[in-house]
Amino acid sequence: MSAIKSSQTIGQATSSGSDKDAEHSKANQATIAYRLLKQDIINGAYQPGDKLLMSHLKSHYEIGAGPMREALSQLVADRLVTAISQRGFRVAEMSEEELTDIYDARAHLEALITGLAVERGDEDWEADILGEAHKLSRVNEVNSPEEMLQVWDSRHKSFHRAIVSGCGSPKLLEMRASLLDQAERYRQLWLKQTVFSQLALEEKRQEHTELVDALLNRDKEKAKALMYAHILSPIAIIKGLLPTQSR
Amino acid sequence: MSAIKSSQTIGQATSSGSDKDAEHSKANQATIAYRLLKQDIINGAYQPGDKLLMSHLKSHYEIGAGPMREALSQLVADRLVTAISQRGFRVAEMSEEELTDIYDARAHLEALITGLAVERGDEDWEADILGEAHKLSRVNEVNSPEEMLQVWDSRHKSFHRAIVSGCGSPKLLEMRASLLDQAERYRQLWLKQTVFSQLALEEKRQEHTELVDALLNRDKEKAKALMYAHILSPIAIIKGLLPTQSR
DNA sequence: ACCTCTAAAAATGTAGATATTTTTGAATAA
DNA sequence: TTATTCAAAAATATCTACATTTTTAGAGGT
Repeated sequence: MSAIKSSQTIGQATSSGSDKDAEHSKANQATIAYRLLKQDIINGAYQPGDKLLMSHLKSHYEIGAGPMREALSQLVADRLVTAISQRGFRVAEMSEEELTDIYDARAHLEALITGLAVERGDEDWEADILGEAHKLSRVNEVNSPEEMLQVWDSRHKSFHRAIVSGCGSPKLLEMRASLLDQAERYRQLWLKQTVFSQLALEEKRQEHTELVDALLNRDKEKAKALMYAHILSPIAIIKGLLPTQSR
Repeated sequence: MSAIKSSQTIGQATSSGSDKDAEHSKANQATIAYRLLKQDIINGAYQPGDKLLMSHLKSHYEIGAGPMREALSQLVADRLVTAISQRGFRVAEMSEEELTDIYDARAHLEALITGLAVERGDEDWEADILGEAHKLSRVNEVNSPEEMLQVWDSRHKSFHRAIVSGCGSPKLLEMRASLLDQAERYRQLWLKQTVFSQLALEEKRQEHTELVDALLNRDKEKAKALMYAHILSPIAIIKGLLPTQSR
């Protein structure tokens, strides 16, 4: 079992903003554990393939076995955890095949959604994209490198969210969100390389400019092509960073 | 609460063929309950909006509250059940908006996948499609109308599965399967109308023939367009059959 | 009609019992 | 010596029964 220096332990959970819960997110134990564990897996507190011991999880998240199982089986549905009956749970492995598959699927799906957004987006959609693009281009006045990573990632995500939100299909956006979650561990590898390289950042800035241009000109095919390439571009970098699986 | 005449109760579960479980599906209680309840919801044993009482579920599926919760929260992830913290679970509502959204998303996704399959499918893929198309066209020697519905649906699904399986992307196929599950309650309404109408069946047969033709000719754009239309066509019929929501 | 209170119902959580798998180590065979 | 088998022990996962908390619904009062 690898080193674990995960997030905080909770008393009754800070009521964060809106989340995936249907109504007001008055979370129960299972939901709390689900969120924490998901974050811990994405942030690498547990490594791919690590066994998730019930006894450890129970004490670490200060929770009973019932709700903990509930959280774990949610993460199985999210493909971040694998389960074998009677033998417990492990963190899902990462592999080059999965990386390729996820990014291929994401690129096609995001291009599809982008195309729909170009067809269906209204003026608010245009305005939102411009606003987010502007905020993303102005990620400078920050203190620590840590904060830089945080802020750039957050605004980059918002930028993409603004684009796809015009597609008008909640279901397609759900699918997209699911793939994004599955990609998150791979993305983290790429982020650290990209955000701290002026060259890489400049390249991304260029791609974003072209993309915004195509979107506002309602050039559907060009926007789709640019988006497709934009999503796929990190693959090469990530392949080089992928932890060699030896377990 | 509506009438319930669900499936059988289980001793230790018949070890069915391969399922979504990673390894050999030696199911635990939660998994068993998940499968049964999912079937019961899809087959209409519980109506949209019905409250799913813990006490009832426990006795009906002969299971404890813990595993039952686990099954329920899986179904929440599948969007077949909704949950409100401290207030329990209900069968997800059906609506015209959701119908439209699901079918729109399915049509776009299935067209996307079909396009990829045309590009990536090999000879086995072609052969498989031909085989399944043939089996589907020969749904005649059956006894009861009930069996007719069963057999036609099953072969129709196999036909589509054969087509999309050529796309080479497990993740896209997962997304597709998820949407198909969500569409299932709506599809059931359509099925009963279609399978027992010679006219409707003939129409479908025609669409399938054209589709197979485009696929084997590797005419990507035509195949995508046909698939898109094929998926969307049931919408009009289903809208007329949708239960009026009065709860 | 509109509160307030209270008892019943229901959801959620905990702890301990049970069943399964994995490990350990001694005995046996190569 | 080294490998293999087997059985008991330990570790672990899973389930059930019970306890706690929260919501609901109705009675009574204003």
